[in-house]
Amino acid sequence: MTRRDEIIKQAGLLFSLKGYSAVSMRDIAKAVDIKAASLYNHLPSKQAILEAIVLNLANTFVNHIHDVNQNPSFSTRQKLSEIIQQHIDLSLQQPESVAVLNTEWIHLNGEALDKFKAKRFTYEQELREIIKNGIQEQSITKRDPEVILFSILSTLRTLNLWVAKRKHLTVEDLKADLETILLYGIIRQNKS
Amino acid sequence: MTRRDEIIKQAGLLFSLKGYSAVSMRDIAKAVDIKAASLYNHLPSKQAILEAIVLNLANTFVNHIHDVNQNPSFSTRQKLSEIIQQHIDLSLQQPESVAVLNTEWIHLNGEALDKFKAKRFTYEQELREIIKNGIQEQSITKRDPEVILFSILSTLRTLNLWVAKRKHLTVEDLKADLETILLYGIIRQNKS
DNA sequence: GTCTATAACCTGATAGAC
DNA sequence: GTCTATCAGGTTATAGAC
Repeated sequence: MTRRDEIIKQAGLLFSLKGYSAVSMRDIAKAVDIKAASLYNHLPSKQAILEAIVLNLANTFVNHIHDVNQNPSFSTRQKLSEIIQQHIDLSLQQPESVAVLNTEWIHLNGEALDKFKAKRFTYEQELREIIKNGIQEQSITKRDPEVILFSILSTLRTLNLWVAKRKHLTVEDLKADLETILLYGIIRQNKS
Repeated sequence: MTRRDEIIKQAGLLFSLKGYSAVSMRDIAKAVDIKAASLYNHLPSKQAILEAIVLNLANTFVNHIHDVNQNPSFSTRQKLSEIIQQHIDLSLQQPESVAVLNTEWIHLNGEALDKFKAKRFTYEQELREIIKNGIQEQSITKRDPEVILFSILSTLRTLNLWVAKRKHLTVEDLKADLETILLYGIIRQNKS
């Protein structure tokens, strides 16, 4: 890991704990045990650190859902399963980056903000397409696609806030339960 | 509306847009058209404004779920319905306060932070109880109660981010769709 | 209740020595 | 690549006039 990567990693942790604006370059410098001025030898600005974290992870998400959606061997059900898995994995592996992506992107400016918004829109479009296809082929219930989209996305996007605490479940059990809950609901149907 | 209320309202709007740390007392003062120093005639500190917003709304949520949970005439299904309705209503009526409650509480300190955390825990406990009762009486599927709890809560807590945009649906239709999706899932069952 | 002035400190970023 | 020193400006909050 280069020095630059280490700075970005520590900054991400601090941003996720206190928020971008509440973290100073001196705070970040202290976390990597150098002086604030030395940070500028590796990165041009505080903004650049935020951009690296947010755009990097946004790309990971977009690339993944694009690959899934493009794969002709996946059913609607399987596509949703892959997407849920990806969110669980990244929320467990990089909870700080997911937190920053979710809540600190507002502090991006100019071109980087535009890029982020475009990525987010693309991601939502891919998922929207999967849902609309599912409704058309009658594998998904005929409810408002936007409500389905944001209902599922809300849960997936905020997994980072609680998955780490669920240590009584294996990742496989967590995935199985979450998938059942999101796809089949929680109400037990009468079998009569 | 008193001057104090007006300050809190404008501050809440700014906090929800830019985050607590990125909003200065001068920004808040400008929004109510006075000088920053004059704010201190109505409120002791910037912290006090955040406390008022967060704790006030947290109380509203906790009081409501407590009343619902205590009502012996409600079934599990009806209790969940009432809770969903409350989240939709508050997310539409006070989207800024909901946003501040969701994301800016980290900037609370000392006693106020403890109070918030206690309220949040109480809220989750009430919902956890409803879910566990539902599982016991077999009206809710036998899945991990924590996954059910946070899956539903994630969607309800972030309604403020998208409900306002869903103008093609009436509030009643939105509620009906969200309820179906959260409680019965999205996969269309084979009726064969 | 609102103002001006100011205290005491923190902010991102740069210049230039080593 | 890291340091010290520093710039120019922003931060919350207070004192005291009106």
